[in-house]
Amino acid sequence: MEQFYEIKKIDSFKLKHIFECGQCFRWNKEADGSYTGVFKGNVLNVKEEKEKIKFQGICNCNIKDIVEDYFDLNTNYEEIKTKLRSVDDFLKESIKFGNGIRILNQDLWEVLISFIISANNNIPRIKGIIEKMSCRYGKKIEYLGKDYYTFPEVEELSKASIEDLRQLGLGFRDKRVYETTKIIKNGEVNLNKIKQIKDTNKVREILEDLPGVGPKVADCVLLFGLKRFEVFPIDVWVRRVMNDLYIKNKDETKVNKKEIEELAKMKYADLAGIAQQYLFYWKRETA
DNA sequence: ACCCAGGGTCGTC
DNA sequence: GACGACCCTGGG
Repeated sequence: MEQFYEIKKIDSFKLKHIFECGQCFRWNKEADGSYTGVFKGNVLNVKEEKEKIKFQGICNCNIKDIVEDYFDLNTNYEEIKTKLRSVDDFLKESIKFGNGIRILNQDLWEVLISFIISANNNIPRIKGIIEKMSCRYGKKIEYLGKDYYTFPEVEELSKASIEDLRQLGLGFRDKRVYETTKIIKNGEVNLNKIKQIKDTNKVREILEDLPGVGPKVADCVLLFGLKRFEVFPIDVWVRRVMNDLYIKNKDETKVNKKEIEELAKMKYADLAGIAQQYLFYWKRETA
């Protein structure tokens, strides 16, 4: 059954910023400027109006609870931005540019597989692969005459062979997704249990043991799947922006990762992950 | 047509 | 610890 919900418009909530800052892959823009996405078994359309943000869709429980949780409405982003703006003028500028960014409360399993797929890949292709994977192995949900597909559960995805995955366009990541799925399915790694582990470094170690999960993917899983805001994923864009702003090496590919890590920790502290999102979005959109 | 880069990871030296 | 290889696709 279709449900509706709306909230008053707030400064730290802009659809473009939230869905195009690189944290998620399953939201698409509609002709009217609204976005439709599938997450945690729900199909949702979100529209920004003059004074309101309107949510509507097919939800598996109360839409208000789902929206509050997924969009993290109980986290005070004004407070976070105030802290980060005081770091330096670069952060100030990037926050001005992406002031509506929020870190979503995504499904850990989906984040894990999505970011394994992201390795040495580009965003349009990543989105395409995840969409095909969902069509093939997820559950169908009909909404306003269109078919949507949930991201496959562990059980569903484990039905895919390496060859099946290759057919979907995963390329050399087929084996990585296959092996990691197997490890999660047989319980060797329990995603619900790692949520309970407080020590972020301990969790990172466990994640990095999974095929296809290196330092970058592990950090993205920590930030986007486990909301560890102190984690600072370093990809080509972040390396680029950190070099441009602070390090100023002639060859950005030669910049020492440790140097970036220490810089981020020193400047952004426990909000490094959120700072990373403002910087990533700023650099990518203005490149 | 051709080349290159893309939210890196892995195996090898 | 430093390379190079790696599927595939969109953009120059």
